Amino acid sequence: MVRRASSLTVRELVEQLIDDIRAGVVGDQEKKLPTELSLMQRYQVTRYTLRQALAQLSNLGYLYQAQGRGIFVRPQVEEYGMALQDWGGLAAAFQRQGKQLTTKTATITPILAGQAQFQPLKGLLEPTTPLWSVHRQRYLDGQPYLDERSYYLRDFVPKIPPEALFGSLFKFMQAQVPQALGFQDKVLTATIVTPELEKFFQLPIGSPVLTISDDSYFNSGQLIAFSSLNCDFRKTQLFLFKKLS
Amino acid sequence: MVRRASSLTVRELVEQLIDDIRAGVVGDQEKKLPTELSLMQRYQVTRYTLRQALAQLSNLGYLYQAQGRGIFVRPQVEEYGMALQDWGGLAAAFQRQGKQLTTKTATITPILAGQAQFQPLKGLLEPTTPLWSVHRQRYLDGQPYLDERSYYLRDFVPKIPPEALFGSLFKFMQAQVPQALGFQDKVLTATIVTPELEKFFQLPIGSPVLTISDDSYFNSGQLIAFSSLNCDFRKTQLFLFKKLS
DNA sequence: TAGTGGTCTAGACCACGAA
DNA sequence: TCGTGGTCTAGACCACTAT
Repeated sequence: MVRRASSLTVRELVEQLIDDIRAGVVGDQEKKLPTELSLMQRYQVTRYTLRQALAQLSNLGYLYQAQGRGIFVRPQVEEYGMALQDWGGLAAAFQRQGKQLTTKTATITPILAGQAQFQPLKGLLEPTTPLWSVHRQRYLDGQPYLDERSYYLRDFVPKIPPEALFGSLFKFMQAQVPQALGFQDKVLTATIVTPELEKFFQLPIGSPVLTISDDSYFNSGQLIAFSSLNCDFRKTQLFLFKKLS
Repeated sequence: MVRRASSLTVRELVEQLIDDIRAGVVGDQEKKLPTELSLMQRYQVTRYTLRQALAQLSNLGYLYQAQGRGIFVRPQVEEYGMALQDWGGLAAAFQRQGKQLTTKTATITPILAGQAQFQPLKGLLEPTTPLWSVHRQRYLDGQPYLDERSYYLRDFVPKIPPEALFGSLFKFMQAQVPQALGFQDKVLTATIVTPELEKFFQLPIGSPVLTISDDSYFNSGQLIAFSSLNCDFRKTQLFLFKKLS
């Protein structure tokens, strides 16, 4: 018989580890963490569970494990940065850095896919597919930072309350949507400001804009939303951590 | 006693699966793969090994697993695209798409860190650290595509043969370097063309450039190289797949 | 040689989706 | 309800690092 010996799941352990690392509860000054064995005992989990959690943290760039040497915490690069692999909404990510992302302008309109300004990255929608068209302009510490256009499939997201527009739409989706969120495809490109964005960002004509397009899917593989985020290039750095296998 | 029941390691299984999926050997027309149980039997591996491999493929965006439904192959977006999580070598990635990345100009010079045009993303080097300064201009199907400046720490990469400059420096490193490669930090930004790049890309003044900066580390945590890749924004899309759970 | 992380085996229960 | 993937247990051997 298999007993659940620990009270911690992988997900909980990840949260706990992040907190403990931040608080300096585990790890010494040289940013070295205890060995796997110690951590297993400390958190009362099996090696499998521990290593699942460490792998997640490692993929987020929080730490790395070196065979024969130990586990090391990695310094974070911050300053106007977004970690592409980090999860949750943008606002939460910036809040961890002591910055505030606020939405000052937000509109929502029901439209049909044929009227949308762009299509999903993969595949085309029937022109009659009902969508919510959401446009938000967001400010970082009071400065224009992000212009976001997203389209949600009304068939799967019947209602978006206006309050949600000024908070984290991601969290709203996570909580209110009938199925579990699955994954996103993202495409990053550099583009040239449109007259509209030129005004918003107060950029000269022809300036760059960093664009993040993404399609969001349910776990079932059903497309649920697609969006385009245009960022002020002077303020945007996108971080990524990659294992070299 | 634990026996190695299978001849396949996770890494081999990943390669095998990619090949078999491409060749259509596994999976039906609807792009559905057999169940985990079938795959375990087919490749003679345990569930653990199989799932490690599937997780890797899933993180690369090749497939996704839906609880209760099965395993599905995902269509790849291509066309001037680079998968940020994929490339062990750009040239190989493009080759899979039938495109050819060639290096036409390459120079290598020994310098000291104080003379470098930029520093690593994380931390500063002593100005007297000996480096190799490498500059390459690369063409995609004959068109200017990429301007690359990289710096390698001479203490750890004593020699870079000129031939290597025209092939995959990544593969050279992987093969010739004394320690195992570990991970990379990447930062993506949009910038404005410098006069030099303006000429290379034949872009108007003030045009955007998509810049990928990265630091490469040994598994030991030792920095080994840092570089900056400037891409023609008209031809560059960077793909990323992100799980949402 | 001891200690660390990396990999693998074998089996169990859990949760979701489709029939 | 049954089959699927998701999670967890418990233990073994392998490979790299430091001593």
